[in-house]
Amino acid sequence: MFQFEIEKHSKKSLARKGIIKMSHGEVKTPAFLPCATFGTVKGISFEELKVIGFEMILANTYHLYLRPGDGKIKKMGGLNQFIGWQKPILTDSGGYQIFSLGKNYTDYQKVKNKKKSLAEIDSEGVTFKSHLDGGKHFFSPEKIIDIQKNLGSDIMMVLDECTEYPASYQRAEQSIKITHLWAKKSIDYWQRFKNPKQALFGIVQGSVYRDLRNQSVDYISSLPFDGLAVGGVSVGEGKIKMRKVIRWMGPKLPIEKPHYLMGVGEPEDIIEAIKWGFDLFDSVLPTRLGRHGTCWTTNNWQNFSKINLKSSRYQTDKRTIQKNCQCFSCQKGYSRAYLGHLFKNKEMLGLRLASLHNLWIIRDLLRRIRKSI
RNA sequence: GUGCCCAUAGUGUAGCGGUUAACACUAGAGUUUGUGGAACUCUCAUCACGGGUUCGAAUCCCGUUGGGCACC
Repeated sequence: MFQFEIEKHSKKSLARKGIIKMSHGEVKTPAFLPCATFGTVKGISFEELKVIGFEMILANTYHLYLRPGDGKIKKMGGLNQFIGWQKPILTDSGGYQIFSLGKNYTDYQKVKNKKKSLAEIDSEGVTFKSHLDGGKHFFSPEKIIDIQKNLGSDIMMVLDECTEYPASYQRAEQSIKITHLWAKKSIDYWQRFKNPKQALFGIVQGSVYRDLRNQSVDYISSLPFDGLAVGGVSVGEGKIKMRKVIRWMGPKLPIEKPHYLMGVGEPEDIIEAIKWGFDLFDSVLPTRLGRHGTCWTTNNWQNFSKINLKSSRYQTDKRTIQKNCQCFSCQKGYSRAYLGHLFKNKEMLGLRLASLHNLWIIRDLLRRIRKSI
């Protein structure tokens, strides 16, 4: 089951608020999905996520396939049962891992001048060398769908190639060809072996080249996906180029389908993207920044800044992270000084409190934006 | 009291006559966007003090101070 209803369009921009109805429940959009790559949002319980108000999370096909294995998860009754989260789940395909493992590869090459890749791509799919044990695994677009069927996620993502940055025009062009070929194979396979409980999203690539992005969005939109994602952003291209891609793509996405901007988590970027019609976001940023002692603060919910709790300037600062914040940390009154102390000693509580704060800020931001549409 | 050894960044060490004194941890300032609690970048030393030898001294010599060990 998958239905997307738009409740209201903004008069000032392309922003809209809506609701996605899926097998495991409803998600009000625009929405942010915390990353539970391994089936857990690092350090945060699902109870806490529910209290904060998240309605959907993201998990990763590649990682869960390697460990514990999608077969075992299926035996445990599916991913929701296995991890104890009854609300909707979106599973990322593993396309990003082609990119991130490939990036390690180029760095490695620079240093060692050796050819040794963890991911090799051809038209059939991608051969991964497991980062865990070195074992070889072949993923085709079809196999990625099978794995996600075993996981039982509400939204599945197609296998794509997330183009690294910087990429030459030729490289980006070659990259969308593979992505388009895999998209076609994915949707054909899905239509033959469909599971009505799940939905499938396509992914647009094209790096920072407008005509490639246009080609890609036209092609991916022509296929009968349940939703459209824009990928290949927030990979190092910088805010200015990323915003260009957002502005180019927003107006071209089919209006009746959900629009998902992959990997974007900076509050200002989310605000901007919503104005251009995006409905879904995910990012590791709230928890990754939190784990490193960085927290978002804001006065007006338009501009955001980051404070580094580890900084010596907060050593005797009695203030909470942010005034008037209702998160677990601020509401409880934990001082910046104490949080900084926790971080310097690598205490788990610090990682948790900062992560909870950042998650709260993002959730609150989305709630406020939705209200204003 | 006598003999021997030691003194280099906050800590632990490298450097054995030759350009900007190296490394690890700590500390300080950053980077982090479809997750490695990861990684990376940058910053921090008048080489215990005073003299001498030398074109050139952390390095060799003398003295002072402060440690350590052995002997009386």
